[in-house]
Amino acid sequence: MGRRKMEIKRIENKSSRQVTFCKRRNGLMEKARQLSILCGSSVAVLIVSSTGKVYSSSSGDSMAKILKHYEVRHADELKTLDLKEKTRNYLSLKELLEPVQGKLEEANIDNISLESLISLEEQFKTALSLTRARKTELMMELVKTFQEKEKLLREENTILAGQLAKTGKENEFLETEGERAMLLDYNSGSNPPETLPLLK
Amino acid sequence: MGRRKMEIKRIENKSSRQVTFCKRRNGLMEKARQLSILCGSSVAVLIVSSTGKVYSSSSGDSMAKILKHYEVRHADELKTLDLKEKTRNYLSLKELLEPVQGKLEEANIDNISLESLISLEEQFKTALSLTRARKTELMMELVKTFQEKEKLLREENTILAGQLAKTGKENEFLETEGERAMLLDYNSGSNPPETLPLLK
DNA sequence: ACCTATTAATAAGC
DNA sequence: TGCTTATTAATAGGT
Repeated sequence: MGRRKMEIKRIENKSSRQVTFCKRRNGLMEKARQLSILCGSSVAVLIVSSTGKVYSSSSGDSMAKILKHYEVRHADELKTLDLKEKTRNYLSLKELLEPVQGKLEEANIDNISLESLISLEEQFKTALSLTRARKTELMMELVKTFQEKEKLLREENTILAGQLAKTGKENEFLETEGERAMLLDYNSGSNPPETLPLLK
Repeated sequence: MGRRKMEIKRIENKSSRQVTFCKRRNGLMEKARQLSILCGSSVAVLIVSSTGKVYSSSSGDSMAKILKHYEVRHADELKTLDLKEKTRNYLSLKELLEPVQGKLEEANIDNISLESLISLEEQFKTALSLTRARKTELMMELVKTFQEKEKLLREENTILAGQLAKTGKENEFLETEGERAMLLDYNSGSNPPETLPLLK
């Protein structure tokens, strides 16, 4: 849809690649917005340019909400990996313990100076403090993730239950009144279903 | 770019909304792929349909990597921890700190014996240790609870979705075949469908 | 799912 | 970066 047909492969010319990036990036986000409005859905677009700059847009719901939705859906596949990765990204236990072992051996020599021992104590205290802080941080993250997951799952649950209840009512009513066409039309306009507080 | 010009506003007709959703969803993802290839960037698209189904695509890098990029860029916005409630449920901080304050004041008197200070240190160490142990214990409990909740919610969710799908099929069938009465009896009884009361 | 009239996106040029 | 326009690409409505 330009002056000539373009193959879909990397644009080698830097400046025209930059121009195309800008145009298509805007185009993509606009398309996302339209999809969201037309179909009542939520759309998030995340773009990382080749230079590392991050562009994002979200429509329908907030970015955070959409991301959480995704994470919940892929919890089994991704979140586990993510957590593992997080652990892995830091030092391995062995790497962490090596210097400690060294220190301990050194310290085991009886005739070590008092000064050194005081310093050693401080170092250990610092290490312990850091470790504890990181532990707490990770646990808090975990708890927060779970809280958000739970919220989303409950929301989805409520929506499903509401739809189910509505469908049931519809059938019943149709049977008695025989005015199916009318109500089906009314119902198909997707006003948010009344929620049934199935779970509290 | 269709048979007629379309306003960008919610499509009220359910089935054409569904068709448009499907077409434009695919279109959006294809555009994302093209942008990624043409310009050497990474693009992630996340779509949550109005019924809660999640569609996603990523090009260039993996979804996890792109999400991480975004999260790093927005670390500030996404960080809001709330552990305050948990503290509130137990003893107030004031109540907890009073004896500590007492001890400290006592300790502040300069001419306190070395023996007492050593004992005091031990007491604080014990208290600290107990506090930490309890903290960890509570957090682990919390995580476990959440894991169980999540499992139950997922199960119920799956069941609801299944029922909804089933009901949808039945309706379609009824509509086409005009054999409503027979099946409606099965369907319309106000007793809730075979939901399992997984959560109370 | 496929078809095609029609609109929308955009490549090139400035 | 922004505007213009020839041209291609996406898609709405119909089958």
